Amino acid sequence: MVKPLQDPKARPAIPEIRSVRFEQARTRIIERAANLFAEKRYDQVTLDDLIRILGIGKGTLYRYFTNKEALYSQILDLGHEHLQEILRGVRDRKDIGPIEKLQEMARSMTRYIRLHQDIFRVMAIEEPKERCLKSEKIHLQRRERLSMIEAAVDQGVRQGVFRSDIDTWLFSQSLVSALWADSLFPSLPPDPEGRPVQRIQEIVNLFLTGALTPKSPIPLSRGGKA
Amino acid sequence: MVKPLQDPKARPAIPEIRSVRFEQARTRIIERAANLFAEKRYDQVTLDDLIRILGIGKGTLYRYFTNKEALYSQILDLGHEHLQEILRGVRDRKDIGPIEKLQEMARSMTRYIRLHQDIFRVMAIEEPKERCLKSEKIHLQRRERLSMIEAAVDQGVRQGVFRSDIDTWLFSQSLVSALWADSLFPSLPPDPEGRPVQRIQEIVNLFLTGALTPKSPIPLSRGGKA
Amino acid sequence: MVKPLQDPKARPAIPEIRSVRFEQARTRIIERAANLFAEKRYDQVTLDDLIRILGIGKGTLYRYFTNKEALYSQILDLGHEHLQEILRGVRDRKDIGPIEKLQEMARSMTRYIRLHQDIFRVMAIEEPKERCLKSEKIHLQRRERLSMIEAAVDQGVRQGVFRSDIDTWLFSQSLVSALWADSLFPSLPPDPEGRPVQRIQEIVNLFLTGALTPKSPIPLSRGGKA
Amino acid sequence: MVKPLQDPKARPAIPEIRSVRFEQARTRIIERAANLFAEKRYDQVTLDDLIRILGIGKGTLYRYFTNKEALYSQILDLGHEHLQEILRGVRDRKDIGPIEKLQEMARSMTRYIRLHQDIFRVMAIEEPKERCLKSEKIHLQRRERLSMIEAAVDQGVRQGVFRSDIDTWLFSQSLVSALWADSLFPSLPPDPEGRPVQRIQEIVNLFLTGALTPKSPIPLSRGGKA
DNA sequence: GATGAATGAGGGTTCATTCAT
DNA sequence: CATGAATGAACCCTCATTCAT
Repeated sequence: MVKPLQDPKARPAIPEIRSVRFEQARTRIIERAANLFAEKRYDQVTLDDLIRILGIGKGTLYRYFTNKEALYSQILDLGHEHLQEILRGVRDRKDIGPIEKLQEMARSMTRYIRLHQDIFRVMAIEEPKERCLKSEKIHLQRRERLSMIEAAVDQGVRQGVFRSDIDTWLFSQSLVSALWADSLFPSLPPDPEGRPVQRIQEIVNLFLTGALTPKSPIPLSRGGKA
Repeated sequence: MVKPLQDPKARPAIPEIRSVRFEQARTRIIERAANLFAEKRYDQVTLDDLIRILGIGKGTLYRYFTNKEALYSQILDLGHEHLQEILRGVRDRKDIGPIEKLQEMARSMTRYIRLHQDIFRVMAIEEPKERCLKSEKIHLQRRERLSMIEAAVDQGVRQGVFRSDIDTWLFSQSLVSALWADSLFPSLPPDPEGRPVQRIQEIVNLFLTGALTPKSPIPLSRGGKA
Repeated sequence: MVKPLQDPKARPAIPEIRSVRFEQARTRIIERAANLFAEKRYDQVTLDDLIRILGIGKGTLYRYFTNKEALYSQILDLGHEHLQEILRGVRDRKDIGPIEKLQEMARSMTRYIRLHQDIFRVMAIEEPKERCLKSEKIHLQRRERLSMIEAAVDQGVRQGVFRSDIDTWLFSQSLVSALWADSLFPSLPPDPEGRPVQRIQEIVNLFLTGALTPKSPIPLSRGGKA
Repeated sequence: MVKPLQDPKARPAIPEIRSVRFEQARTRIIERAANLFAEKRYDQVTLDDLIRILGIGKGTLYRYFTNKEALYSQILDLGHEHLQEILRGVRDRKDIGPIEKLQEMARSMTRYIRLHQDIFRVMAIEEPKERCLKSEKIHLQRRERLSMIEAAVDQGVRQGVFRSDIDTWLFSQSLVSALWADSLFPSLPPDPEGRPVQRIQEIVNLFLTGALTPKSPIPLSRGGKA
């Protein structure tokens, strides 16, 4: 990930440099390919489309990926790995409380998504697939990420900041879905100009404080845990 | 598209009846086809797969749909139309308030989704696609449905039941996303046995009352509308 | 092999008829394909070449053979099966002695080869391949056929018609190779006009009586078995 | 093609020496390449296979051969040239009679084949190909070699050692085919341990004296020349 | 001179679509 | 009206060939 600004002496250098170059080229391809896969169906993206926007030969693509399918699947892996890294970083911070963690997770996650919208979009396309073959893997990755959020919520519950009757998993999933939706469907009619950060803030607040006014009646049933 | 609620008098009944049978067969095909499209990619579902589970000949399929693409797209239309109908029904009810409307919308929507999981899944797959050709149509349908929810929220805001500083669109979208996620990813680790209705209730409550305990500090910023 | 002139009543007929038609079409394809594979290398024969001389669509070819490779390999199988059948028939005859058997084997084998030169040619191309994967099978088939000849020679040795010091396997192999060569390389300069049957006769005689004149000196060593 | 038996005086030695090295490397490549082409089909041998067993770079290969096809075709040429040289040497010997010549031809030919089995094998694969482009050349080369044998047989006939009613061409072709077969299919079941020279001897004897015992009846017809 | 990354023409294969039965 | 054999356009992928290093 971090390009190790290669020290020109010291190492035998060449294989290392090549490997870094290789990895960079690979990542570049994945990200550009995501552009296409985000807006067209897998079968509607031809290899010719890909190499056209990549500016490389067809054969070259096969030096980086065993086939079209593999390239596609790497998009998901790249997206997962980065999100995971981001979330794990926030989860493990000791300097902030659970509320701030959730807010920070929402912010940093959304920031990454904004930068790599297409990767995210491809993930959203693939996740609803039923469990078959590797879609199993996709579901696992999803859970892995969600458990990062859940960890923060759990902490909040233990500290008495969050109500103890909430289903932490359901909460985490709902929050992520809401953020997800906000990033995926940006051209919302009521909010044409961009106040993206405020919107994230607003979503998180919604989950923290709800939509009712103080005078409102408490909704009839409280689930079943109360 | 619109099933012509057959007028029992006037016309020579036979073609009409035939047309109803035709429509029924069509719908059956769409629903069964959704089974496949929900778990495999469009290109991974072959016509041979389809006719196998449908128990009809390849040529027959072409009597009902102009091509594979059309069949696929009808899944989305069918799903949208039914959801829309359900939501519109609740929206127009005069006998219940906004809170109950939201709860009812959530319940009836989810009930439909549970019965037709695959159609819903296909919709979830297609929605994130960027604007290209008919994906524009998909987005419009999405907005149409969301505006049903938003109408209820708006009503709540006008009646002072909901805080006036919430973004009604954002609220609606987030709520639907959360419900959506709960239905799409059913095998959640913390909830192996099925308490589906309670979970929906819980999600709605979350959106209404938030996750904070009374003693919790109010989160730092309140968006920007406050 | 034998087309069972289908009895029009009795059976449910249809699958049987279809199967026969299918088999006929298959065989036709194999034989025509052999035309090309006999004169061009495997890689020089394109599917387009094949369908052009076959007069069928590319997809149709794949209803009969799983791929190009399979089609090619079926040429060998067809050739082997027919030769085998022919040779087995002669071997099992009780009405003629070993000499006549050899002569008849040579004749009938060569007759078949003349009719299906190309299949035979393809076999000649594939047989010299070293043992790898299925070339193992080819070698086995070769041995199977040769053992048909050897059976006749063995019989001759047991009856005292052939010298007991000859290596029957070597004899069989040499005879077949000679016949093979005569059929494969027909346009020999010294024999432009066609006296094919006489030539076979002549080859067999050569193997039976040798080339020496009576007065000739017996060659130095007699192998090592004497 | 012809290794320029370098004239030691005259020219500036260096390019000449280089040329010899070049020729040696070339020959080494041809022989090793034959290893692969003998057991796999032309299209199944990739350039990557070749350079791997050759231990050279892909570009280097192209310094020695204009393309893959040329390399392949050189295998045949190399084999032919050497066989031809060997046979011509024996044919022109004045110190031995026709019987000894045949025996010597068989021996020396087989010895070469044993050392370069793969080249021989490739020749056997290519020879059956019908006349197309350069396969015409292959056939010519075959005839050239066979005519070496025929020369010895002719001599024998003229000297009264061989029967005058044999077809010398047929005889030569059959003999070579038999020897060829013995070398190509070495793992014969009845002869697991190696008595290669004796087997050659035996084949030649078979052609000289036939397989019949003295008491055996003369076969029915004698071809048509008798 | 040697190398192997990049290339893209070419070919095998699939599969949606048609249409004769 | 239903069927599924035949079709060929379209596409993925391989691999011989080139050429900058």
